[in-house]
Amino acid sequence: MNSGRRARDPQGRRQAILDAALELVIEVGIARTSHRAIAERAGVPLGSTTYYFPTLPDLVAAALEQAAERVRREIRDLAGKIGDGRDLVGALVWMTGLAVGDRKRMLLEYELYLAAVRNEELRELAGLWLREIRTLLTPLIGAGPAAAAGALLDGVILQAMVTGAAPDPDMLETALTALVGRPAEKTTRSGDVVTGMPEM
Amino acid sequence: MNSGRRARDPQGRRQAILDAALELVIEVGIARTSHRAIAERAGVPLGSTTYYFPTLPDLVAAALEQAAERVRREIRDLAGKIGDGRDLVGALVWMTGLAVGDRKRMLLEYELYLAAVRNEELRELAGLWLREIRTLLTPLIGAGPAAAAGALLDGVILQAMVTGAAPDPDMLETALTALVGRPAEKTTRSGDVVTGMPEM
DNA sequence: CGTGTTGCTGTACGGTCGTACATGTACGAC
DNA sequence: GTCGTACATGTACGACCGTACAGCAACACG
Repeated sequence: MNSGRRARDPQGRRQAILDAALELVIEVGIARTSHRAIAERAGVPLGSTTYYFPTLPDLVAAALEQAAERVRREIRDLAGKIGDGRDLVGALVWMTGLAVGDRKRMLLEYELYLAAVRNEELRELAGLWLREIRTLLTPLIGAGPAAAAGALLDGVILQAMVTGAAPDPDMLETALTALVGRPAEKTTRSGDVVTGMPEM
Repeated sequence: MNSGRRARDPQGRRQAILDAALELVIEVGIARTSHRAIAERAGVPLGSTTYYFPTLPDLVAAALEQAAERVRREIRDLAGKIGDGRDLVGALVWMTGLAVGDRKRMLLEYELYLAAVRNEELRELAGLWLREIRTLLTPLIGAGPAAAAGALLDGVILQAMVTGAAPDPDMLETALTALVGRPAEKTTRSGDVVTGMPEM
């Protein structure tokens, strides 16, 4: 008979703890994510959580970091869809639909944003996440329009999260067309609406 | 000699408690706002907080509600600045600068947004706040552009809050011009770029 | 077969929390 | 005056929290 003690599997347990922490952050928010809740969710004893992570903020930060890395890779993969530069607006509308549909991801994102305001360590992480789309768009349409389009999308997604209603795709398409459809007028050179993969 | 007991002033104490709660929500977030912290900040004994508000969420909600009402009135007052409809873009850029400068208000806003996601009661409140600008702009430029401009501004402000950097005013002006400077093309009738005060 | 190292776990400590409540005090009605 | 009611307050209870830590089990290595 198994004496109740699990087999050795440091990597697996560590990951189980991180997964449980991420789920809880999404479901109840960072504030209510406790050692005990994580341990129960992960199916490990309380002591395991403090064995693998020195402190609770460290644990949560590690979970957020891992999730952020995953999402950034996701976004970069999606970039393949808009790599040819044609129908950029359509691709962005489609991506926004995806983002709004993935409520978990949205919650995680804004949980991270708010935490970043008061946590020096998370600020850099949030900044990376925030700038991912802009970084992606800049080589395609120039810095100015990329910043504007990124801000618009963030705003649209924020509104969708709060109100629970999906954004109007026609409105979104019209707005994005207005933002990227013409060269920026003042601040940036951007004539080169090029094809090709975004760098990095 | 005063026996340590304060004079009777129900309205005053209630308001002091609400003010203290609001300050704490801004400074440390909803999650760390406790009865005891509020009482200390307001200069009242612990028991007073539960005397005036049945439960802590009720207390915080009341504070947020009051603040939201105040801010909405503020925004409506600012509307006087753009009432004539000329240089609408300039006025919006100016208002955004104000919003970004008022870090407390931004924090409060996003604290409310995130809480609204998990709190049915706050959702309506957050929706009102969120739609204030859109409601203001709709009679001036039509529903579609108003929604787009509102989303853009929310996104810009969100990014400013998270990164701590003010948005580029030139970028903002260019983007807003693109969004409001022409009639919407598909979804909305909006030819009437009229002058006049917004309704309500 | 020992034996040391690493993984693993249960329990305990000090602290903060929300809330209930008994007690006390001011003040208007009469 | 006295009396009822609304305001005011100090204290206590049970729950949950983060973290520390002593002890136990598995495995690598000799």
